[in-house]
Amino acid sequence: METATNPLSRKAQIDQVATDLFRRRGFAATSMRELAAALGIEAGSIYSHIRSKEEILHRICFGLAESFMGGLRAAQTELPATPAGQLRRAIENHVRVLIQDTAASAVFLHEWRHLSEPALTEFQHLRQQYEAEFRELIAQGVQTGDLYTPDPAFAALTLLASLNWLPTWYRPDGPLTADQIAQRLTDQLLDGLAY
Amino acid sequence: METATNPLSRKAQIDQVATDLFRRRGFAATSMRELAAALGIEAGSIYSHIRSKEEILHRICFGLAESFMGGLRAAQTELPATPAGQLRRAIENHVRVLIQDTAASAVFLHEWRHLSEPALTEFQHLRQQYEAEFRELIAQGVQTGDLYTPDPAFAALTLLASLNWLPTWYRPDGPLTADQIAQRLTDQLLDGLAY
DNA sequence: CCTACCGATCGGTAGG
DNA sequence: CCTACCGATCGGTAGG
Repeated sequence: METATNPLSRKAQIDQVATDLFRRRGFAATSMRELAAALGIEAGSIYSHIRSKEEILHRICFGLAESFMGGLRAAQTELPATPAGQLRRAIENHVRVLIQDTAASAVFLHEWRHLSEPALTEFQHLRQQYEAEFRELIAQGVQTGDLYTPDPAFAALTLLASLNWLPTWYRPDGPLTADQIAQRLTDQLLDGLAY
Repeated sequence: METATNPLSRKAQIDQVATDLFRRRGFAATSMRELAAALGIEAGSIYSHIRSKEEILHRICFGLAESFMGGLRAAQTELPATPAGQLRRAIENHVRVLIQDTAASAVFLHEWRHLSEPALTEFQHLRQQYEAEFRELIAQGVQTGDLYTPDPAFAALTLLASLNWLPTWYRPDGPLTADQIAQRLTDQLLDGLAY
């Protein structure tokens, strides 16, 4: 009998445990035998639920890519639509996705290179597209006079870099809520540190 | 006969080629046979110059740690010493180390977790110390009124995150010099994007 | 620096 | 989901 405390399918359970291992030890350094042990089963048994180790990585990476893209689209189609306002909302949504599952986010950010072709190229295109949209938001903000930067591409990279460090240090039991963190990051990035 | 175009010792050559492979494919996913092939020798031959795969990683990680620490010390002991000025100089030095060897920097930033104990703990302490000094510079700047942030620890993490993304996108043949990049990063982080 | 090799471990499969 | 196993590859060593 399934208990109410464990509503995950075995496949979803495998993904979740694997995500944690991939994050902590890296994809290449995580063996299917470790994964099996963490699940309390034998290595061979995993393969009745998944086809390969890379399939798990694929699901993690592309699942997150979809979440990030969804958040960005939502920000872009908002109505009180100054570019600066949309950028602020895009940052908030990005932070929200990161915080919702820091383990999956960390894998998304650092382990994607272990994908093999053609998934690897597809993934890289998705990321480039995402970055390009942030760049575009910033460039629009510069045009309307809401933002200032000599180099929107540079600004976009730096901005995303600051955000993407979050899975490294964020602890769910810390003092700040997701929205507070998003707020502070946005303030700091938009207003700077100088007085 | 050694030629003038190749002044590196074999050991240094191994480190350099390994750094590039570790950066591109990850430490765990790089085999000693790949490394040997890239060097044009057989796998067994590597071990007359080094003791283990991890020894290479150790040298890379702790070598960079020393460079970063050196740059920070230099910034801290500068004379026209407002905290904000020291911070600006610390950022410049950090960027300079990153740019001087982006491959080694990337390994330093992402592959250190494959170190085994006790090196792993030692390394983590060095990084925490480095971060703490940045935090302290920012906190001092807030006290003197040169800087503003509600949370110096938060600001320090964000700042270093922005800088540390650099090895991911920097290309030596790009249009910006190291000093220009340091300048822009500093300006953007201190002054923000908002107009 | 090479040849030849070690034991261990890898991702994955067959058959039940 | 387990047992038993496959071929391949791993980091590293001995002896020259």
